[in-house]
Amino acid sequence: MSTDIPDIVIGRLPIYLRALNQLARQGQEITSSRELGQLLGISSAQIRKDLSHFGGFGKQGTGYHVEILRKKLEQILNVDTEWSIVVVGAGHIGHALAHYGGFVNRGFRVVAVFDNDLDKIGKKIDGFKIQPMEDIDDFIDKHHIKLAMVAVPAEYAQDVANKLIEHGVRGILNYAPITINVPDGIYVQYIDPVAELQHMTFYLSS
Amino acid sequence: MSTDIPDIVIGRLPIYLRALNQLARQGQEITSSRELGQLLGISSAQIRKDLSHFGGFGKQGTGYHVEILRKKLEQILNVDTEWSIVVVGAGHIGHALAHYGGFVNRGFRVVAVFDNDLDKIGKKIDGFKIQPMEDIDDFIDKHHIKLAMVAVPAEYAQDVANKLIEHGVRGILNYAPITINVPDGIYVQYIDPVAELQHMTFYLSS
DNA sequence: TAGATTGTTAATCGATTAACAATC
DNA sequence: TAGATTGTTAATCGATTAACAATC
Repeated sequence: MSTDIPDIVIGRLPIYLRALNQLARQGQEITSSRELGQLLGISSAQIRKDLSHFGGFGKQGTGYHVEILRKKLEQILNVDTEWSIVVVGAGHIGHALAHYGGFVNRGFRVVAVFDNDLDKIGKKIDGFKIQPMEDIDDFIDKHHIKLAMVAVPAEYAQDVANKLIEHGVRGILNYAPITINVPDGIYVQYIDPVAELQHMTFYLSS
Repeated sequence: MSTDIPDIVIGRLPIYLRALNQLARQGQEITSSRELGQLLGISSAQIRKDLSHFGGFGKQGTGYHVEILRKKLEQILNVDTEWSIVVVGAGHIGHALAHYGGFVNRGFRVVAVFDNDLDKIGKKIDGFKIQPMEDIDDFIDKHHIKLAMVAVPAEYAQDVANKLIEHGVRGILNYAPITINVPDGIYVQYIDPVAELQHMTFYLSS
């Protein structure tokens, strides 16, 4: 299934979905591109343009039905079913990911945690028994895992990624502060709080 | 100090700095826009163009001296000195942030952790005693804190942000999966692993 | 010198915005 | 109907890339 929709548009869809979830939680049934835009600090024109890549989900004069648009975005982003994710690295970040309540109802579920530290293996995190790295290949194969979150020291991140990809993982959320190289067709996103902070401190004269 | 440098350029500087730190750690003394580009999956022209906004840091025919460019980027991003940060929310994410080793030598230091849960207040995280939320105003005032990481439930994030800003915080790294609204001159960045995962699942047919 | 790479200009490419006809 | 808001087109704006003179 090919796409000529700009990646920058795709990157905004989860933000729209997040806002719609919020409105739904508050019981709001109808919204508009203007309201969403104000909520998110984005122009209404951009929101309409972005959505128009996928069809017309609104009604002239009225706006968007929150629940309909929400469901539609979930389908577009392939999160109308739940993806199983493995966590690699059982340090503090790995622990936080294993416990994170924010995956529920947003399309993801952590199904296993791996580490190579003998002191950690076998211990439990929130119901998961930490498994040894040597078992990860079989696990990924057996459960057809496509997504992983990597929270290992920077020097191991590339090796871990290689191994994951070799066994069929297609998307990696990388918490190690290092850029990893992957073949075409494999997707990587980065979580680097320091990079985000540095982005802000540029604007702050110290 | 005003700027007409595009924000998208500023956002890439921390990535360049991260790559340079990596090269420095490996003992490499010289690099080039071509090498950095390959490392990061960015065109060499873009790297040269981005850097040229701030001056000429390279030598024709040779490239860039890693350590010089590294220092220069640290200055540009205002991380040649260390910023004190407070963590709000002592859940699993707050714990991970308090323990995170990745701040060292990258311009930041966690100096305090706050929570409003009576069961948590007074307990220790990695040497920090968790402090009650009611003390955060005085703390920020007294220590001139400019940066905060917010890891509280979504429904409290806006209120927490308001309070922080009122007391002089200028930059917020928000871990709550919700967009918060702030006045001009206040900077917010988001860490939302689910949004990043959803960005990737768009490209993965399930 | 010959080879390599920068910094910069101009050209291209792509994204955002403005505006409005369509229509609920 | 009158008012409001979508979806879309065209115009504007901005970012990326290509190319090359300068020069180490």
